[in-house]
Amino acid sequence: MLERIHLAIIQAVDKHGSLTAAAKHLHLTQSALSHAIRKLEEQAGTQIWFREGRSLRPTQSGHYVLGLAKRVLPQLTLAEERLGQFARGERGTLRIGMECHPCYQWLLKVVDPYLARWPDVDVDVKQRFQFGGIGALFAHEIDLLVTPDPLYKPGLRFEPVFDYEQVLVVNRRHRLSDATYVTPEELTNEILITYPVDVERLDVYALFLMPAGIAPRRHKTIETTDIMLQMVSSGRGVAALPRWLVEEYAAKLDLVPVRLGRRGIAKQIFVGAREADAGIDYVKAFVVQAREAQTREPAPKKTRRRSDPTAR
Amino acid sequence: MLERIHLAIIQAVDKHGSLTAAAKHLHLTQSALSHAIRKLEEQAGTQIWFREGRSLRPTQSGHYVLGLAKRVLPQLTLAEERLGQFARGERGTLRIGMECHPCYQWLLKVVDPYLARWPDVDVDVKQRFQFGGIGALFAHEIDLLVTPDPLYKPGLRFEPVFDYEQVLVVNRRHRLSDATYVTPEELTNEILITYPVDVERLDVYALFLMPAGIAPRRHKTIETTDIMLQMVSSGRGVAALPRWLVEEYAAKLDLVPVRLGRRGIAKQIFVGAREADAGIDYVKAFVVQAREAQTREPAPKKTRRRSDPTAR
DNA sequence: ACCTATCCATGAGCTTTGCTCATAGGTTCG
DNA sequence: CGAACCTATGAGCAAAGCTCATGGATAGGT
Repeated sequence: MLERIHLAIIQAVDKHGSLTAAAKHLHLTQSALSHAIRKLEEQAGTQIWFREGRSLRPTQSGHYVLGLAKRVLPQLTLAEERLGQFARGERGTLRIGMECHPCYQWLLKVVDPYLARWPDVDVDVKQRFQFGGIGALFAHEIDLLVTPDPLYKPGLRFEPVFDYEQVLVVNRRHRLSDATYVTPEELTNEILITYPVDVERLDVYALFLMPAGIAPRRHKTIETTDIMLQMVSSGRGVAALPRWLVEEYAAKLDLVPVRLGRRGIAKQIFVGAREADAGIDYVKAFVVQAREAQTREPAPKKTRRRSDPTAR
Repeated sequence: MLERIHLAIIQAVDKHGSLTAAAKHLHLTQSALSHAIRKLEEQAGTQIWFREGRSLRPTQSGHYVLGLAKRVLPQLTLAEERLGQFARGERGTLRIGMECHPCYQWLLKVVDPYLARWPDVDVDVKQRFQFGGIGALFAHEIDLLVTPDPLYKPGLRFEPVFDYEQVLVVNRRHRLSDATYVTPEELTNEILITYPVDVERLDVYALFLMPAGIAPRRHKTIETTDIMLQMVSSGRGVAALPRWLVEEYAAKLDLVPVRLGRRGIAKQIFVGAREADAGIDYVKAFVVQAREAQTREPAPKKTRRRSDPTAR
C-alpha cells in the first residue's frame, strides 16, 4: 500500500518543487512518479496534491504523508548504513564473558583503548552464566570468553593473551614480607582471604595448598578486590592475587607480593571465541588488542609462550 | 532496498516464530518470504537470521531491523488509516495520552462536548507509554498529552488548561473533618490511600509529607477512584485528590475535603502537543475546549495564570 | 532407531508490477 | 502568441516478485 517509494516521491517533490525535478533526483522519469502517486491516490481514495496549473500543492493528506516521510525515511537510510557497517564488521556489540575475578581489572585496561579505536562497537561484559562460560559461547550468549581455563573444543578457539604470576599478598609488617618465597606449611597459621568461589577454582588451593595437603587457619571470602586488599593491608589476613595487580595497589596500600613456592605459580589468561566469528574484524581486533596490552603492562618475571593455540 | 515488506516479514517471523507461520499471516507463500529476505541479505551483505536446524535466530542485523520494524510499521499502518479517514471526510483520530490518574475524570468532562462539536473526529485515550508521555508525543504515539508536569522542549508546546486544589479527603465522622486545614504531623496516625504509582509522583508525598519528613501510619494503594473514595467514606483511611473531584462525589458519599497545609496545594493540568500539529484545527480546538471547560467547573479558590506557555 | 510432520532453501516458470517512451494538454512567461 | 515549462496518460516492454514443485534437514513421537 503505502510504500517507501511513495514517501520518497512526496518528500522529493516537496524538496525540489516539481515532479520533473524530483524524478531527476530519484533517477526515474517524471512519468513513473506520476503513475505511482496516482495509483496511491486511487487506493487511498484521497488526493495527495492539488493540481494547480503546472504546480502541485499538498492536500491535508499530502501534508500528513510528508510529515511521515520526513520521520521515517531517515530511519530507513540510517538502517541501511548500519546494515552495511554490520556487514563490514565495523559495528556490533561485543559481549564479553568473564570467569575469573581478577580478570576484570585486566579487562578494564583492554576495553578502554579498544572502545577508542572502534567507536561503533559497543562492549558488554557478563559475569554469570547458566551453563558456564563455554556454554555461553556456544549458546551465543557471549562472543568472547576471558578465562584462565581454556577448553579446546571443536568450534571454539582459545588464545593466551596474558601471562602473570599468582602471588601471596601480605602487608609490610607481616613476618613473611621479607621471604623470597613462601611454602604451603607457612600458611597453616594464616587467615586466607579469597573471592567467594569453589576452592577447586582457586589457584592457591588447587595448585599450592591442596597438593601439600594443607589448609590455612581460617578462610574468609570477600567479593571485591579493593576491600580484600584493604583487609590485607590492615593485617586481617593474606590473599593470593596476580602480581601485576598487587604492584598496582602497592602505591596506595601497604602491600608486599611474595612468591608462592620456590618456582612460583605461573598463570595465563585466555580469550576464547567461536571459530565461526573468526572473520569478524572487531572480534579479531579485540584479541589483538588484548595481546598487545600485555607488553605495556608490568612484565611478568619470565616470558613464557606467547601464543600457542595447540597448547595443553 | 530496505522495503516495507522486509520489515513486515521480519516482524511477522519474530511474532509467529517461523517463516511458514509468518507467510500464512501475510497471505504469501513461505517461498516468497524466503526469497525476499535472501535478496535483502545479499544486497545488505549481512545475514538477518542464523539458520539453525529448522529455526531462525536473529543476528545482530536482524535484531536491529526488527527494532526498526516495530517503530516504523505502526506508523505506516496508522498513516493508511488516516488517509482512509481523510478520504471518507472524517477529520481523523485524536489520540490523547494521560499521565495522571484523576486527570481521567476531568478528561471525560472535556471529551463529551468536544465529540459533540466535532462529530468527524474520534478520540482515543491511552494511559501506558513505553518511554513516558513526552516520548509518546515525539514518537507520534499520541497527539496530545494531559499531564500535571509539563516539559518545555523544542518541538512541543504545553499550555495550562485547568487549575485545581489538591485536598485531603476524610469522612464526616473523622476528627479532621472540621479543620480549616491539616498539617503533615496530623497524618502520622492515618492510613493514606493513593493510586499505585511512585511516591515521587504523588503530590501528597512530594509537596506535603516528604518536605516535612513525615510518613503516614500506613500506605495503601487502590487503582480506581470510586473504590478509593468508598474506602474513605467508610472510614478505612484518608486520600488526597482534587477538590472538584471530591465535591462531585460528596453528593453520593460521605466525604469532606480539607485543605493540605495552611496555604493549600495548588496544581495545574497542562495539555501538550507537537508544534508541528499547531495548525490542525481539531487539535487546537481540543485545547480551547479544555480551557473553557474550566470556567464551567466549580471554580478553584484563587484564579491563577490562565495561559502562559513560557511559565515554569 | 526409525518414521513422520514440519521446517527452510532453491530453481523454474508465470503473473504482475512498474518503468520508459511517446505524446497530448495546460500554464507561465517574455 | 509562441517557447519553455509543467503534468497526465496510454501502450509496450523488461524486470521484479510470486507460486509451485521439490529436496534436504531436523525435531519429536513411537
